[in-house]
Amino acid sequence: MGRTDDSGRADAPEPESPEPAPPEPGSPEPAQAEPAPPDSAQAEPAGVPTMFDVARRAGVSHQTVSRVLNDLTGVAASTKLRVEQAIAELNYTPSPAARAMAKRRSGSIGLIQAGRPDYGPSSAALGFNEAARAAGFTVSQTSMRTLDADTLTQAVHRLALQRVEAIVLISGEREAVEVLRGIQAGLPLVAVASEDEPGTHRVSLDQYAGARLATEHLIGLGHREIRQVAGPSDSMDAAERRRGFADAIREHGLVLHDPIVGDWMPPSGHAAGELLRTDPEMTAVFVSNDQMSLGLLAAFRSAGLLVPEDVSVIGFDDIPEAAYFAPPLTTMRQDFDGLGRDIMATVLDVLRDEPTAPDRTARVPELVVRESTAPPRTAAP
Amino acid sequence: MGRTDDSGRADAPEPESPEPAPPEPGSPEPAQAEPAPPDSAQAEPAGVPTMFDVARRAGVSHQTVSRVLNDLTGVAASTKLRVEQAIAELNYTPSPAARAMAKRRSGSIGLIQAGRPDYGPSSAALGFNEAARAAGFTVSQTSMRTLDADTLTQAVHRLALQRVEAIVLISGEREAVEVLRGIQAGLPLVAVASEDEPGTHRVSLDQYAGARLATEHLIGLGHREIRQVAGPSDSMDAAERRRGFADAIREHGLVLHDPIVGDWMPPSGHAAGELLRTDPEMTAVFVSNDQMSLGLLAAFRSAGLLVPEDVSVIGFDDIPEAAYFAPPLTTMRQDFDGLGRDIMATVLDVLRDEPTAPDRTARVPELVVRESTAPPRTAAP
DNA sequence: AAGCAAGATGTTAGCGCTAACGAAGCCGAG
DNA sequence: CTCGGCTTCGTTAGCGCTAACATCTTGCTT
Repeated sequence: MGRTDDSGRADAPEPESPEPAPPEPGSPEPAQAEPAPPDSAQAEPAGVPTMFDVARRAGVSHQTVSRVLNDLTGVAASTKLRVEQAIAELNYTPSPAARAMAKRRSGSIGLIQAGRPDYGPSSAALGFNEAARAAGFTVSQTSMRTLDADTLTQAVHRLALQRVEAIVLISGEREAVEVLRGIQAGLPLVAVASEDEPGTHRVSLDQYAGARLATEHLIGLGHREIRQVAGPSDSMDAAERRRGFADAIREHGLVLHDPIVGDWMPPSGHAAGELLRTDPEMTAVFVSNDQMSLGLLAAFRSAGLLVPEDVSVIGFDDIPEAAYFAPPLTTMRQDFDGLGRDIMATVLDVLRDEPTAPDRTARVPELVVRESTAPPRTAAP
Repeated sequence: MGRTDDSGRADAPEPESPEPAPPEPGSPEPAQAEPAPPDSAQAEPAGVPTMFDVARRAGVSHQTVSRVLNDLTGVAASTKLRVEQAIAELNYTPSPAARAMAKRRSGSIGLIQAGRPDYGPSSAALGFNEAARAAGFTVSQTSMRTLDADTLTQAVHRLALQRVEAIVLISGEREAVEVLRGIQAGLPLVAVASEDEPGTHRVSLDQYAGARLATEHLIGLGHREIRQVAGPSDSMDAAERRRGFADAIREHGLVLHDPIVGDWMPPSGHAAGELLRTDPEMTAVFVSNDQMSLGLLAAFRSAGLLVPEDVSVIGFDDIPEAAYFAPPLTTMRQDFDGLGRDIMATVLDVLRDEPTAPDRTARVPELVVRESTAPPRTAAP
């Protein structure tokens, strides 16, 4: 399959080539309707330059160009320089498709983001994206609003037939992770999951510890009747936070009530607030995320309950808005960005077939005290 | 960790084949050292099945398989059936790299998302992502926190050498769009931009109309001394909202004050509130987005200013939290999802070399009246 | 019955790159 | 000097697919 080239080819290292300035690509002239065809001799080819074009210009073989490109040894310094210059002049960039084909590696990893575009997941995705780029990977993203099994399965398949080298799932739903695990796409799967999910590589922030910390803050303030607004039952993060809360409560010998279950969104927090405001004993509430806290705060406000005078409220996440709630919300700050980086680090480990560093799943949220928590009335009459 | 899976592999229909399940790709079997080489005849090849494997199994040429795959005419129904069955049995999927190479089209489009992961951009990205998928495109995403020229330029180049067919920029910064335009990547550029940017295909929501509507709502309520908290000066959306506000004010013969400029985030809204609360005339504020409104509300609250009794506040965007602010925020709802779809539609137009449908840049935000706006005291004493 | 247009398939080239090997040129050792 | 052993480079095959064409069947027309 002799590509037509040659023409002037071969040993023509002519440094004094008649055309000093290359046609300057960069703009593959999409409009340009084949205007310069009959130049038989050594004119630069029309389309995007290939490795052969570079080779000809540098007076070497395409293989040498490849060597320079892949930074392999065995290329004389002077030759390397010539090649690099030719590359620069032609503004050449290797075709990823061809490279993927020859190498049998796409160099891209698939990201599935399921659910609402919330602050946490979005930030984690951003961090992951930057980390992936730094590692030389391309990320092919598939977002979806819903996270039903069907859509998810399709997403994985789509990504799989794109030959991504691994799939990352950002979505705390237990079901999503399970669906993924069931699919067996035949390629590494890394999911954000705070519970242990056999068969899947997982990464997460330490939700359990965060919840304990939050609860202990409340207890330390003197609260004894603490209620809980939890996240949806199929969220692993919600479960972990619930567990952390429960353990802290029990360890301090307090009474553990059933949590009110919300869906992470403000309306459900509001509903929870409506329920809770009639509770005469309660002096503090641990809300599983900031958005629900906002709703809860609104409900308390309209019921005439003062925060933190009548009741303390602590959230989770520390979204950018939290500091401006009424009152400014005490909450647990999470390092989503770090999570994103951890995800990529795990992907790299898996791809290299190394065991995942265990300490990577341990970023503990940090308590940010603002004005929504205070000692209970009874403790400071 | 070569996922040992397969075992039960499911689907694999052919029960009589010597080796029922293909070795299951994805794991390029690094360990498997060529165990089955001498099978000259018709044994299934080791790696991922190719078009030739399908062809052999169906007893046709690979070209016929290609025809079936690409849904071309000229294939007998019976043959087509056989091929499809072989495809299913082998669990074959075409290699995108090979296809991209032969077709000289990557089938993917690049998405650059610059800036914080805010609700609006994230939602638009989600909508775009879904639309792209529906159109059969893959989206390669590059997110970044900052949007300086350097990072942006790099992002474009990275995408360009990935051979994406078009680049989409979601980020309202004027400078970002200009940088992009300056780069001349040689491929179509579609940006979210509410101002007219020569040389770039643009899509946007009708910020101007939205701002007018918001302002007119205030005026209609009887307000005469309306102040404005604008977005950053290099945001095109901010400029358009500012223009809409100004025009509405002028047309009603009211006095136009210089806006206070914020940066979209709650703290800047808070700072604006601090400034504004000393203004004795003011009875209403048009804040350019909901997050700044939150900060402003907090400042007014701590200053003892009642909203809406003392001063009305209207925001912009209608983020999910807005309904639970104190008080619930009147604001302009934007169809970010629709914007995302519009972006993809425009990309498609550009790729097909058709002029962009002009009415696509015209989604007008919708007024959502809640409790932060009311007639001024003087109008209803 | 011969002729011929479709219709249905197969063959042959690439697409642009990497992998594996092979061929020079240059060195000091024997 | 002559021969192995480097280093440096070139050649030859694919990777898995699509695009043109070439080829072989059919079914009808005349």
